[in-house]
Amino acid sequence: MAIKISGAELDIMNVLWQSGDTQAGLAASDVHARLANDKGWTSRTVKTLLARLVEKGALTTEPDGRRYLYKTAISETDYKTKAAGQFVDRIFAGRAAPLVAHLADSRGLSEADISELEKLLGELKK
Amino acid sequence: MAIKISGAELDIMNVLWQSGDTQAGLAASDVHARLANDKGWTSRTVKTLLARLVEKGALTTEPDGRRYLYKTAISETDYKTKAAGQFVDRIFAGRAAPLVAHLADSRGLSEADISELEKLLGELKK
DNA sequence: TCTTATTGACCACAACTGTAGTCATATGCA
DNA sequence: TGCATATGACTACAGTTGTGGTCAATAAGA
Repeated sequence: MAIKISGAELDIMNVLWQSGDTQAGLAASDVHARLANDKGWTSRTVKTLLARLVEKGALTTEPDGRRYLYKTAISETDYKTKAAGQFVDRIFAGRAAPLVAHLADSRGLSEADISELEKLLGELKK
Repeated sequence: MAIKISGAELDIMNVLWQSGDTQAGLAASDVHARLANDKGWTSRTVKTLLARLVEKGALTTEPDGRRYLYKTAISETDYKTKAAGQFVDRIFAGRAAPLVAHLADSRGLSEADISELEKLLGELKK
């Protein structure tokens, strides 16, 4: 039921989620261009990943002349919320605090993170 | 360099980490017994996973008569810290706060979690 | 002592992943 | 108008993962 998105596929999804303002969707070449720096993928690799995501139902396509425009079919928030839940269940037995403690330990939290967390806790306590 | 531990393998590691008090290590049958409820695995599945973990260097074995006793070779804290870091990098672009917000949103944090997080934040601010 | 259960070694196998190649078609520039 | 290029469809292929079977040796109980 929950769509499984693998690591490489998630990189693709992130590109599409982040360009959500582009209402029309992105072509495969656009996605490829935005990933060209970080990942060394060829355009074919990108296309394979796009095809797999369409097959899984994570993306939809819309013909645009000779090519497709890809748009996300699942919500970023939904997906990430579920992923976060599964992750803490798996690694930290469902407890959020140890997760944050580990993060704080290994990399330090930014000022912004800390104040954001404080605000969040304030709201949760209400 | 970092040892990759898959989902099912992690379940095995958790058993061994949690019984860390048992200095001698656990036999395959012990591990199987402790997972029998949650997972429906056969003993062979457990043994395959143990063998893979040994091969990867995540576990060490010690002969105990006709069988092996398995012990963890990597630290739970190290592993989980790295895993948490990779996870937030991948899903939340390295930011802890959105992660916690998502968790809070989807499942609610326990009282214990909240107060633990508060304490943690207090320390971080010093 | 003979049988049965346990254990490790080795093997199987399909689905998923990362990473791409080939091919035919469509298309835009020279 | 013809050729280089972009694009989608299909194919490939090895490594990982989940899940478990076979087999031979051995240990332990009847």
